[in-house]
This record gives sequence, structure tokens and C-alpha cells, in this order.
Amino acid sequence: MAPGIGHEEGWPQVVGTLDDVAAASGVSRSTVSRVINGGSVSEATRHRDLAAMGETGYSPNLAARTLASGRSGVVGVVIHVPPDLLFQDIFFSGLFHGIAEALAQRGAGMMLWLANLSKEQTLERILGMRLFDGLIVTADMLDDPLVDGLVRSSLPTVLVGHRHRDRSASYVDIDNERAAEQITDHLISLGRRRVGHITGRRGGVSAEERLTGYRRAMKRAGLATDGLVADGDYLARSGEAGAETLLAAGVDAIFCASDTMAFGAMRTLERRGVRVPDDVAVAGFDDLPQAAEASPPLTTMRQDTGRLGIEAAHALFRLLNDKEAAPQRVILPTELIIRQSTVGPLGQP
Amino acid sequence: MAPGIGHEEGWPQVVGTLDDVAAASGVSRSTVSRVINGGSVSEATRHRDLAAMGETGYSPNLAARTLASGRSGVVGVVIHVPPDLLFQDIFFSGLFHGIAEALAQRGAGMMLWLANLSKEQTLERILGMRLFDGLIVTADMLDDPLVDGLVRSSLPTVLVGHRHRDRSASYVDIDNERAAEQITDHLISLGRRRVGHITGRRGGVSAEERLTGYRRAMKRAGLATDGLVADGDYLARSGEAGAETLLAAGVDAIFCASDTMAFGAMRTLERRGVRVPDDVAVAGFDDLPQAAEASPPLTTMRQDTGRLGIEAAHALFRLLNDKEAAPQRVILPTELIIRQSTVGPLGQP
DNA sequence: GTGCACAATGGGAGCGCTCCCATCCCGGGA
DNA sequence: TCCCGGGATGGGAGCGCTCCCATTGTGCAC
Repeated sequence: MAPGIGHEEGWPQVVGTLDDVAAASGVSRSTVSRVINGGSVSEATRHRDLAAMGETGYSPNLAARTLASGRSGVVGVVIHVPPDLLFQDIFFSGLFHGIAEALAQRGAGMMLWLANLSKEQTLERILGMRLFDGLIVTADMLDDPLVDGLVRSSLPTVLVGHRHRDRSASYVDIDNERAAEQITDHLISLGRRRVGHITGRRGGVSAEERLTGYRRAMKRAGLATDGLVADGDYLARSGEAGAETLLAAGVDAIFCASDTMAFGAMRTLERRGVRVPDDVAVAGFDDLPQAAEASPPLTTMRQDTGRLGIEAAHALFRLLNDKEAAPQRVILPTELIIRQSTVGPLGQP
Repeated sequence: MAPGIGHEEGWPQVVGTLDDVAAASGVSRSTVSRVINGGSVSEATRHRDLAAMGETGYSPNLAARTLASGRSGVVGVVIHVPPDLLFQDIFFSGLFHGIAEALAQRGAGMMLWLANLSKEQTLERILGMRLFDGLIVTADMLDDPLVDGLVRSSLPTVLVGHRHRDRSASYVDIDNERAAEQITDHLISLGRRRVGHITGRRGGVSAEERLTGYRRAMKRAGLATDGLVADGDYLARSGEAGAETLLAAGVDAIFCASDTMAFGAMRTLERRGVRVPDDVAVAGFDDLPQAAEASPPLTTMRQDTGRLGIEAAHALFRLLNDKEAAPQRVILPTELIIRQSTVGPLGQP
């Protein structure tokens, strides 16, 4: 019994298979299949079959289709990050919707894998099921057995936000290092000399790269960074704590590896009676919606996460459509958004 | 080529099918199938087959299995809410992890459907694919064609946070009405007379039920509610705005349908120099992690969203294991958490 | 008029599994 | 000794589809 069909008419209208449609339309199964999959069929037949499919409410059986063709039309999206990060960080929201939009547009299904199993189990099940045509994987960790395993498998895979050392890996990312360098440069150009940095989750690609970028800019300007780096984890709390540390170290600017941490840092500064940007300038990273409405509005680095998702999906399609395709590597631009947390309302420090 | 198998030994170790395992173990396909699915097999054979499967790294083909048996072992989780809500509200985080945990424990797969397609398309594809053994659906809207369609379909379905008027629907929920009544009672018992309410997203089950509960408590106490209800949408911004409105109406307490809105409301009160709880008491709903650390700490209604997810999964399993099972209806308890946003540090108002 | 290319269609094999039924073999009771 | 019950196993059909190949029908050049 085909599910979801509730008519109670005078006939076996419960049509579930290609053969049923074929019978109803007076052609063979093969022809109906061609209509669905775009083979060469006469206009008349196509119309008749389409009509028959409409009447019967026919819809192809995914399992049968996958078994016969080896393709499922379903893309796996693997988000193996700690739950608290996943749901606090709008990064993933934008990413998701980008991916979902691009996949839906091409008629591809999307199956989400969150971090509910161990990495080994996840790897095993994803590969074992053989359900996916391809994979989009976000994994920020420098060393991640899941990502390594997925990349090594024969399953077409696109990494998001993770530049894998494996030369054969396809990925979509931003240039964290350059972006961090740029934002640090901005702070330095404002005359700040003691620029502190609150890092993202250490061991993660983005956090390490942003730290590297920050260090490079400081070094180039001939500024020391000793004692000016506080470890964070992208969440607000660590921004508060980091600001506390950096304040003690004596800074005149703080570059936070995420906006969320910047908000935390600003809370600490406010509590301590430190003026922003007069005493300490603050910059974030992400350009969350709240950044523009913070007080003062937050200088930050905008990254378009929706775009990131879309590009990932497109890269995967390219991989899927051409088995010989070279690894896809896409670096998306970021944009420095200068607001009053670094440059006062009248343009003064 | 079976993916993920990298050995380079002296033999066709690339085993992908049941027949391959059978050949390697010297038995028939049927026997290996029995070993996997728990049929009656001699101990000796079982061990031999298991060993053969281990060596070859065999893993069953989901599509073939689904096609032959009509069961996939995969549960669909449908979250059809606006994106901004999804990723700001920890409600879903807890829910997810509860569901994921319970499903993983039973070896069931989980496929997530977010709101990337229209409700009609979603319905069509979910039903059409015939991939899911069952469904867990969160849908808060009073009128939701997707939920209606899913419930009417023959696919075993459990609703989360949504008590459907359909008597045959299975659901897991909390008693929003009673909880709201209880929290309003608490406010009234403190001597507050002008208790305002900032609602959740109107048209949603939870929002309407909480409003009803609030109204009932007020009515029972002989208090008027005219002008004391401000429409919100669960997000912080609407809490700020709602508080503004209610302040103008003159309230001495505000019950917000979510903690997030309560935080927003408290921000407004602080900005206006209104003391909490001295001038205006504030209560929320959800007991987010931040509630305990707000200043002042927030009185709220705790709901265990993880439990909600687990119970939903269990209800679905019951439905799946017994085709004749009656509709499952589970109401989980909530707990009033009293903190200083309603009762001052020394117990005074 | 004949032959041929090519578009439109039908038919059959087979994807990897489950499930039912037939078969085999063993031991025990008559 | 023969027969029978029952556990262990093998074999075959079939799930609904795709894909290849064979077949048919058409229009066109010769």
C-alpha cells in the first residue's frame, strides 16, 4: 500500500510502482522510466505518462532506484561539532540554509548527521549505508579521524571551513589568516600598540589560522605579543574571561576570533568601566546580526556563511557530474566592517 | 568497490555483498542473512560468518535491504520552523540530542529535514521516498498542513510539542497551559496585581496555551488583563519591545513566554532604570543555561527538552514494534524554578 | 521501390537483499 | 528397523527500479 494515498474510489487506484503507471498509461515500464529520467520519448507519450503519474500520485521508490542505479540523489551533510557550538553559532545556521537551498534547487535530498555518534561509528555507518552520492563535511579540528576517513574514502566529499593538508581534498573556506591579519592591521593603523587577541577553540583550523594572522600583523608592525593572547572557545563566556586577562596585561585593543566572544569582552569592559573604543578598541569576527546593534556597534570581519554553503553544494555537484574532476578549492572573500567599537563616533580613536 | 577498504592484499578482499561473505565463509547467502538478522543458526556457523564479515569489512546495503524488507531502520526528524528560531533556541538543541541519543541506542538511523522546502514539497518527498520507518515531527503551528498530512499518512508519526486535535495522533509534550498558570500564580502570590504577559509566536500551540494559562490564573485571582498582553515571537528583540509596551501600561510583573524574551525585557527595564524585582518582577520560560546567571537570576519554568526527544523516540519505537499500538500520548512534567528576578535576595518582593 | 539511419518503444537481466519453502540430517519413540 | 519431528541450511522468487539490447516504425536518399 502506497502510503499517503487515501482515496477510497472504485478501483485499485493505489498505485505504487512504475509498472502500475505503465499499465495505466498503456506503455511499458521502460518508457515511463524514460519520462521520469529524461530519455528520448515522443511528446505525446510523455504527456500521457505524466498525466497517468499525476492521477495515481506516483512517486519513485528511493530504495529501488538507488539499488538499481547506484545513485540515490541524497547528499549527506556531516556536522560533527560539539552541540553547544552548533546551536549558539549562527555560522551553522547560514551554512545550513545555503546548502539546503542549493541542494533543493537541484532536486537533491539532504541528510544531516550531527555529532550523536562517535567519529568512528559515524564514519562506518555513512560509508556502510552506501546511501549518499556525496558528502559535505564541516570539521574544524586540525586532526579529525572522521574527516580523514571520509576524504580517503571513494565518496565524493567537500569540506567546509577546513583546508585539509591532503592535496586531493576538495574544500570551501575563507582565508582566515589573511582576514585576521587585516583586522589586526586595522587596529594597528589606529595607533594601537598593545593589541590583544582572544582565540577561538584551540586545535581548530580557524582558530589557529586567525591566531597566525594576528601574530603576523603584529610582527610586521614590530609589536610584541607576549602575554597578549588569551585562549577562548568562540563562546561569550570565554570572551568575558579573556578580556579580564588581557585587561590585566594592559591592552589598548582586543581582537576576538568571534563576535560572540567580542560581546562577552565588551561586557567585561563595561563592567570594569573601561571605555570602548577610547580606552580599548574591540573587534570581532563573523559579523553576526547583533554586531551592528551592539553598543558600541562592533567592528568585525564579515563572512557570508550562506554563500559558503551554496559554494560547497556547487563544488560537490561538480565532483558528482565529472568523476575526473580535479579537487575543488574555493576561497571566499571576507569583508572588514568598521564600526564604532574601534573608531569612535567622530572618527577619533 | 566497497568504499573505505584500503587493504592491498593478495586477494579479492573487496567484498561488498552478502554472497561474497557467504562464499568466503562457505555457507549460503540465506545463512549469512540469518546471522545478521538474528535467525536460528548454529553457534559454529555464526562464529565463522561473523569472522568472515569482519575480515571483509562487509556492511549491508541499505537500499537493497529497504527494498526487500520494506524497512529501512531510518527515522525521519522533521523540524519545520523558521531558521532564526531554530538556531537561537536551545530548545531544539536539547530535543535533537535527546532524539539522536535514543535512536542511536537502538541502532536506528536519523535523517533530518529542515525547513528548506515548502510544506507541500516536504510532505510529498518524505512520503514519496518511502525511506523512513517512522517520523518525529516538531511543528508548533496550530494549523499546519505538513503536520496534518503526515499524521493522516500511514507512516508512524510522533509529534513533539504539539497536541494535535486529531485523536489518532501520537505526541510528546509538556502542559504549557498548566505551567503558565503556575508561574502566573507564583507572581500573583507575591502580591503582584498588574501582571503582564509577553506571548510567544502567535498562532503557535505553545504560545496560545501559555497565554490561556496566564489568563486563567489572572481570572481566578480576579485580576484584569486588559492591555497587559504584548505579542512577542520568542526572540529577545520582541522581549525588549514587549517590555516597553507593558511598562507604559503600568505593570508590576512580567511573565515572558520564553527566557530569551525575558532577557530582552530585563534589558529594557535596566535601560529605563526600573528595578527587578523591586519595581517589576520578571519570569521566563525554558530555564536556559543563562537564566541562572542573568542579573538578577531569572525565575522560570524548566522543561527538559532532552527528555522530550528521548520520549518521542521511545514512543515511536512503541508504534513501530506494534502496529496495533494505541496512539502514544506523553506529557512531561515541568518545574517552577524560583530565582531572584521575582523574589529578591532577602526574600522580599 | 528498396534500403538504411534513426527515433521510439518493449523486454529482460540484474542491483543486494529478505523471506518463504524445500531439503537435509539428526535423534528418539514405536 | 522404520518413521517422524524439528533444527540447520540452501535455493528461489521477488522487492521496484535502471540500463542495455532487441524490435518496431518512420522518413529520407538513392
